[in-house]
Amino acid sequence: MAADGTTGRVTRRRVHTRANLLGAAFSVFAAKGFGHVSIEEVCEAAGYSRGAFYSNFSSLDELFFALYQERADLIAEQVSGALALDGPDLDVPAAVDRVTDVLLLDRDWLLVKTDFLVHAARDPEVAHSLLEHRARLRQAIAGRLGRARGHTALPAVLVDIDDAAHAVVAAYDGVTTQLLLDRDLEHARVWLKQLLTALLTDGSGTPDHTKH
Amino acid sequence: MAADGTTGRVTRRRVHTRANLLGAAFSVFAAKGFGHVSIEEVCEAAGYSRGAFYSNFSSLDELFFALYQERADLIAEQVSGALALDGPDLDVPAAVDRVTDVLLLDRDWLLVKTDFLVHAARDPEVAHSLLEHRARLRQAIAGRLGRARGHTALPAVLVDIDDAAHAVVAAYDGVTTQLLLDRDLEHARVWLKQLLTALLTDGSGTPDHTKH
DNA sequence: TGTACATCAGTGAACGCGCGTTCACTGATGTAC
DNA sequence: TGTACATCAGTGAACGCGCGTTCACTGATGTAC
Repeated sequence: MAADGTTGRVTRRRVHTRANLLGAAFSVFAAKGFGHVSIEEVCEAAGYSRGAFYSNFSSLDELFFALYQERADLIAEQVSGALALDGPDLDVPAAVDRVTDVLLLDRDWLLVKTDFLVHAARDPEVAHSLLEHRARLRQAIAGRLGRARGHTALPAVLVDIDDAAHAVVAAYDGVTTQLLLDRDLEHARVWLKQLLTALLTDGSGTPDHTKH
Repeated sequence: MAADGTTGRVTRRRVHTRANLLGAAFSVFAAKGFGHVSIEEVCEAAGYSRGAFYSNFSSLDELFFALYQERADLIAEQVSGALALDGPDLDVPAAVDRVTDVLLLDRDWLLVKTDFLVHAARDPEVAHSLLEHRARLRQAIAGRLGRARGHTALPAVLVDIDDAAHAVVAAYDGVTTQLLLDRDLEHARVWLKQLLTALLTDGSGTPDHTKH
């Protein structure tokens, strides 16, 4: 919205340029880390002059924030999609598999996401929006778990569904850290599935398909 | 070791300056993030001229690496200490409490550690040394768990002791992420204890002291 | 559809600052006797 | 212990580059008739 309350005209050219800048920035951030990237580099990667940057963003921070929001929304949708695939009842192992594949799809995203975490950790406003994104994810998970009661037995210390959803996110974060260091995507997938299974089942019911 | 094979003399003054620079750097890194800190700022915080910096380090990266090693060793010792306190047999809830308190002691350390992760994720050599530090931690944990067999029943999907140690570290990383965002240290402690309990017990034996 | 006009989006040169890096110098520290 | 000397550690000025930021300009885009 512009200052006069109208939706200030947005030309196609502008939309296109903005998308190009965001796309280029994603690659550059992933490759070098947000802290080591200059406006100049983003512009060069996108094929624009620096003036174009200032015509679309007022700072690198602002671009980074927009970039994160865009991609985080995408992921949130994909996770919701992966959770919605089952019928009325939840097949925990199958859902775990699908969600894991979505979450650990792209190392570049993990890099950028972690850069953003480090950034948010020092700015309460940014942290707030990141926390909201995480809350949305958790709600999607908790909602799905709720529809599966009776079919899955959560372990005694995680009977609360919100706690269980929290645990899923914590496991994701933990595995992300390991994956960023060892770059072993396949191992990370197996490992995340195993962790989620340990957290979401009571460790007695399900046949042990994760044994190796 | 100097080039001639001797342990080049290290004066007290030098040791002192180096320690001051590292200490000041820790504060500045924690406050602003590694990516937004200049050599100039570290020197100013430590009360030295830039020349002093170059006399002790060849780059900010090198200083950051030294800083991380120093602090990480400290933490590793503290964790080992916390694990060694029990008698010959392991009291899981008590050990979980002690380790949690050590790991979540200092937000500044979590910030710097996460900066270092982001840094290591883009440099295989740095990543390697970080992975080694994590492996040391895991071994300490696995060793302790090993001496408790029979007394604790691990859940079916985490019967392997190394897997269980991995899970402990992953839970720590996951809770760290959340804590960096919400700054709720007390909640993080409770939550990490709950997670570790869920991961290290079979969810049937222990009386539920984490209920709220 | 075509033309004339107004506004917009991106250009690229210019300015200047912050800071990385170097280096001749000097006071501090350690050694030899 | 004291003194003379050698080496070292940190100083601070100087240089220059990279890059953030601004701005007058121009070609592109959209609008009115």
